Amino acid sequence: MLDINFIRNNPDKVREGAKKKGMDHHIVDEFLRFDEKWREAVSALDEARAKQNKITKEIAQGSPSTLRRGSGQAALREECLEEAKQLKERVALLQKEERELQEKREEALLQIPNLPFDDVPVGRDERENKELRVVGKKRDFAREGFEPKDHLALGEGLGILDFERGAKVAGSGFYYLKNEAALLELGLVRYALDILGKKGFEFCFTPDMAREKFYLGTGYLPRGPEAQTYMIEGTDLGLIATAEVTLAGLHADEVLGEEELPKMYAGYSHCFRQEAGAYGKYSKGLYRVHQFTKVEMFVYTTPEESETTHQKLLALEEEIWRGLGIPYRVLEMCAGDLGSQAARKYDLEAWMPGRAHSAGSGQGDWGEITSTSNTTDFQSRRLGIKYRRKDGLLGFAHTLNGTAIATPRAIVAILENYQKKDGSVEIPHVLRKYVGKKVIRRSRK
RNA sequence: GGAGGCGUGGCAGAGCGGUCGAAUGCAGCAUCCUGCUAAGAUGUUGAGGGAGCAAUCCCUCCGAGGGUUCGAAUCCUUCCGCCUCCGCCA
Repeated sequence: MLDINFIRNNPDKVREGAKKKGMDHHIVDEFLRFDEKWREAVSALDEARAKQNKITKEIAQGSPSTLRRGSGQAALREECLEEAKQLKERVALLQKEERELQEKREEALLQIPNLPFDDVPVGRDERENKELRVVGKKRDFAREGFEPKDHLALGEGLGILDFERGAKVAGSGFYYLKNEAALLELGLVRYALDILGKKGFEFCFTPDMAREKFYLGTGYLPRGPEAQTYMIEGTDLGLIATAEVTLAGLHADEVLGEEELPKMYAGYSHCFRQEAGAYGKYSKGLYRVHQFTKVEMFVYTTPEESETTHQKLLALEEEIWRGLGIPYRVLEMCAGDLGSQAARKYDLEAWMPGRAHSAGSGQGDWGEITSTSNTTDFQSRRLGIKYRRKDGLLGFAHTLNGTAIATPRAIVAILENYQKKDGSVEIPHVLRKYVGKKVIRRSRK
């Protein structure tokens, strides 16, 4: 959520920001309208309450000043009580009005997105994202004399992925990781954690569920037609779609000291996504699943540091993928593809030789593997994440998130990029010590 | 899951239904004292919102919501969390 005073003082900037993100900018005016009405209601309510407090005090002290003349003390007291009762009703009425307006104002406020930074590329959707660089070299399978397989064929051939039985037991979109695939998953996690540990991140296994208010605070809508989240019936708990929710919630309603910032967490969790409506050959196999493991980076820092921190998170994601030896490209999201929380966002896409090309013809395509966002104070305002500045004042911390490793897509990229003509798969050097072998071959059984 | 207890300011910890935004201690800040540091003296310090050019004034907040009352940190109730005991389990 944005700073209310900022919206009041800069409605044009807010409208423009929402427009850049391709969102309806009329909500800004709607907010301002309710805000105005709400303020009037608050004034009226405060006035009534002030009167109520005054008369209440007089009753307590037994010296009513509002009714000096007249009959005896007992009668005066009676009159005061009568007036107090009337005020009580009036306050209740005004309070109801105030609450209704407050609610509408809040509702509008929550729909206003975070503003993109000025230098974020303009654009409507993912087609206008800006490619910053391509790192690594794609393998030339034609020269090697064979057609690359996709990870499904490879994984099932090697007996390390089982989607059929995953579907039997839990439904389509679930899977079993077996043998080397299981070791790859664990190895990838350790690999990422080992890198992050050297950079001062604290490791954190988070809950895989969170209360609804933390989804809302982080900027996700857990219910409704477009919701990604699985909610637990009869509770306000949901399975998290990313540890961003639990890591942002970690310091909700807390005051951090400036000297303890930046606070950097490497959070391990399972992620659960409904992925409703996402089917087809572009999302088959491990690419789009209902449950997966992810190590998420999450940083609390100061407004002064957030942009340089964001660059560091991006650099870390690149370090992890460069180490895996897989070609990737770096994209900066255009304003229209930022989502409501981010002021800036970068994605890494890995080359996946077995992936059906989205343009139709040809083999291989880029597939999203990481995403890092600077959400500035958008989340911390809603979640109450403050920090005590060196000058003694309170400020809202900035929060940033980024994917360290999302294991299934990493496994997709590894299988497809490291495959050999005979269907075996080499294991990237950096992972060998975790997996305990150099090559995955079909077992003889 | 059953029984009981608790939830107050950055922390610790008082608080008869009205004079409580809240004693006290610690921490913080300012000044003084001291050759420096430590110790000490005095003062000061919660958050949010509204009105006003401003000085300032007003309102709300004692885990969250609801209720009783002219008036609730204090009484009732629901929820959340923590602690103790029992049960159940990995």
